[in-house]
Parts: sequence; structure tokens; C-alpha cells
Amino acid sequence: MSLIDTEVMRGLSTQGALSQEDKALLLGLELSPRYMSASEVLWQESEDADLFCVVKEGWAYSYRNLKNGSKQILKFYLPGDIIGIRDFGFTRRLASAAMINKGVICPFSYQQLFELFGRSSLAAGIVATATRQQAQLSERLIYLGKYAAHEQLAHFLYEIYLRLKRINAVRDNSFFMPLTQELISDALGMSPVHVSRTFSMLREEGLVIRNRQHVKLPDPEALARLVEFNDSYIDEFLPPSFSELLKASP
Amino acid sequence: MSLIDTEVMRGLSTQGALSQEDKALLLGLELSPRYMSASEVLWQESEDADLFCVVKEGWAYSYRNLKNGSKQILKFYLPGDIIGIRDFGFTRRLASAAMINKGVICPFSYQQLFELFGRSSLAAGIVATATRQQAQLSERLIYLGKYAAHEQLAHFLYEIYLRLKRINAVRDNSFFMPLTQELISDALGMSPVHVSRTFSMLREEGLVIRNRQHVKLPDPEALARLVEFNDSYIDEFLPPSFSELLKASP
DNA sequence: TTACCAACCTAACATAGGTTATGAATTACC
DNA sequence: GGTAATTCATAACCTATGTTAGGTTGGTAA
Repeated sequence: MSLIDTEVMRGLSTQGALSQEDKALLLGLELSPRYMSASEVLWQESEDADLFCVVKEGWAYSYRNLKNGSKQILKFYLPGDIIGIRDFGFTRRLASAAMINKGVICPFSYQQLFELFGRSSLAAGIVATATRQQAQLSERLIYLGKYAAHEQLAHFLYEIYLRLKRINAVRDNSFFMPLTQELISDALGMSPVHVSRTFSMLREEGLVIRNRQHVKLPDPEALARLVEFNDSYIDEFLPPSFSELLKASP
Repeated sequence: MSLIDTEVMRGLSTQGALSQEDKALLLGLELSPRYMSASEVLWQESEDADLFCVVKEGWAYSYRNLKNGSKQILKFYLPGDIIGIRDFGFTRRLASAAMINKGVICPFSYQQLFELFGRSSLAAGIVATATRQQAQLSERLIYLGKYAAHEQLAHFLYEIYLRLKRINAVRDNSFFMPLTQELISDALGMSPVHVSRTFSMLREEGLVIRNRQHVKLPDPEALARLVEFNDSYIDEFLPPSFSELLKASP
């Protein structure tokens, strides 16, 4: 069983348009398979990310450990699935990964993937963008799953705050946010009434001052501590391999 | 303000490695900006997907309308963000998108993006894979946000069922699933006890028969109806532009 | 000014799901 | 084979959040 049988190849092959050259290229990427035991860890959150894997046998999953001791599973991987492509575009793993039962995985290095992209650094950039958006989505998934309403809202506001700061739209810890509580409720999956209640709570604790579309976070760091915010998914630099590639391009 | 100021460019520019040629290429992609009013819809779910947009002014958001009349917001987009890249790799929109307040957006066609990828159909394949994974994640997000436990579990099981069917691992509506209820609870964000309760419920309704790692769905379609399953995100063919590109490659 | 409407707040009540606990069934390990 | 450790089922109780409802505020238009 080779990469030909994986998800990518299935996608490409259904169109009957994969050249022999491409197939050879892909097979060239294939490193030696690894035999994994049940529960064996593929990688841990925040380790260096330099490869992805095709799951050949067995089931695996990716997950994040939460501060309260529990964990949120992001995805289960079945035979033929690719695991680890999510971190392509980041220097470090955003989530841990482990086997469920015993199986076989086949690793591929990101470096080789970069080379596939050839001279177009733009392609890599687009991929990085898509990847980042996915990372933000994962972050939200985690908060929806396991946190209380006030933690969700705090996380949400702090994320908006960081994203606005990047584009210089924050002045004196205040910013413009054209969202109604109803919109926020649709985003966080809670009722509008509870959004209001939760804002009141945060206000009483002096964490958020809100007047219609004007929001002030008197102590952003306190908010961040409340939610144990991990901002690497918002603002990370490109990994070294990216910049190497970019500098090499004419 | 041009694409240079967007997320992609920020990422690439921080490394100081974007060639004049690349910049010119990007600027060439830029179509004429569109002035949008508040609440104006960019596109609706399941429309043809053929472009993405850079939000230049104003806020926007992507969302899915749910069967119960409410909606789940997937993401808010601030000035400088790219909206619609999520659907790259699909023929149709997976979510709707609309403005929040008035603003300006700048559309780019997918077709041009494909051409950027140049001759490497593999690059496009990798992107498509990453995109699909993101789509599955979004689907989960929606279920975490707005649905009751039995709907979440039904959706989860039906998704596993479909993914296993693709790789021929389903026999007589039965399949092997090496997950404990605890793992499932970590994935769905509910307590293990409630997973058990919910399995009991589904069993009593004759929808799911489960014996340890052996699962049978006597009537998969009934399950699918229960959750109004949209399987386009699992099993979609590549869009026409992809196959054109692939056939054109030597 | 007046009327109207959307956004928001707060309260009272209902309920889905969390928590804790106990026992039964399976599986893993000596 | 026997013992321990998982996994699962079910029950009793509790709490966070949903629901319904009524009132306040602020903006907008006639």
C-alpha cells in the first residue's frame, strides 16, 4: 500500500489525470513506514513540526490538553487519512497526536512538500493562510466544547482584540466592534440572553467595559490569563523552511 | 490599499522575501473593488464557488443556516482578512457570507489562483486535502454549537460510517470502531456519562446497535435524516478548474 | 416633540446535561 | 483460572444555560 491509496491520490485519481511523473514524485517522498503501538504518541503540542503522516493501518486522533485536565479531540484519523498537514505553515505543532489502536504510519517531510510547490512562494503563502484560518477554527472548537460561557466570551473578545491590534485598530485598549449580542450568540453557540448575562458578569469583574459598539479591555492580560490564551495561532512567523524557500526564489 | 496589505502579504513580507515579480503577479490578480452595504450577502451556501475576497473595509462573517431556523457563525472577518479561501478545492460554497457593516471588498478568482500553482498539480491536491479537513472541522463546530447530544452523536457516527464506507470498511451496515465512550466524549465535548445515556437513547429508537467496538447502523438513512447530513464536505469531486489544470499538465 | 424600533438588561422558571456514585460486564494480566 | 483494571449502564442529584417575558435605553424618523 503506497501513498497512491491516500486521500490526496484518491482525489486526484478520480479525475484520471495524475501523470506518471507526479506519481513518481510522490512515491519518492515516501519514507519508511513506522509500526505504532496502541496509544503511542506521534507528537506533542508545541513540538517542532517538520513532517506529516499517512495513516496506513489503525486509527489515530489529534487533541489538545486543556488546563482543567481534560482534553478536546479535534479529529479522528482513519486508514488512508493524512495527519499533521494542519501544522503545515507553522513552526510548531498546534495539537498533539496519538494512535488509538496499533497500526502503521508513513511519514513525509514538510521540506519535500515545500519543494513540490516549486518556485511559487505564493502558493505556499496561500496554503499558510488557509492553515491559519483552520487553526483559529480549531481554537474556537475547543472553547465551544469544554469551557463555560464566561471563558468562551473572554476568549472571543481577546482574540478580536489581538486581531485588531495587528491592524492598528486598538487605541488605549479600546476598539470598535460592530457586533450585536445576537451575532455573538450565533458565533458562540449560546442564547442572546446568556451573552448579555455574561457581559454583565465580566463588567462586574472589571474585565470588559462595553458601550454598544465600543469595547474597552481595561486589563487585557487579565482576560488572557482567565482563558490561558495561546496566541501562536494568530501571529506566528513563517517557519524557517518557508523563509529558506522564499529567499532561494529568484 | 492593495493586496500587499493583506494577511498573506503580511506573512510573506515579515520575512522580507517577496520578489517584485511575485508582487506584480499578485497585483495583477486584483479585480475592481466592490462597495458593500451593511448586511449585504457576498454569497450563499451551495452557490458556485469561483472567487475569494479580501476585506478592505468593514467587518464580514461566514455562517451556516441551521434547520431549526438559527444559524452558526463560523468566523468573523476584519479588514485585511481573506474570506472564501475555505472553499478553494470545492465546487460549491460550504457556508454563506455577508457583511456586518458597510465596507469594501476586493474579489480574486480561483482560476487565477490555480494558475499560480503552476504545473504542480500536487500542490493543488495538498491544498484541497487541507481544505477538506477544515471543512470537516467546521461541520463539527456547527454540531457542537447548536445541536442536542443525540443529534451530535448521530452526526458523529454517520460521518464515521461514510468515511469508512469510502475505504470499504463497512459490511452489512456494520463496522469496527476502536473508540471508547470516553474518547467520544472528549471529541463531542460532553461527559462520558451522557455519551452512554445518548447511546442508550439511540439504541431504544433502533438507530444504533453497539457492542463494544462493533457498531451497526440498521438504517443509516434514518440517522442521516435525523441530522440533516450534508455529505458534500466528505466526498466531493474536485472542481472543474482542478481537472482542467490536471489534464493540461504534461 | 412624539412615536417607534432595535438593542439590551434582568428576572423567573424550565431543562439538558454535568457530577458523583454504584454495580455489572468485558478485557487484560498474572 | 483468578484477580485487577477498563468500560459501560443506570440512578439521584445539581447547576449552567435556555426560554419566556417585561422593562429600559438610545437612536431615528415623522
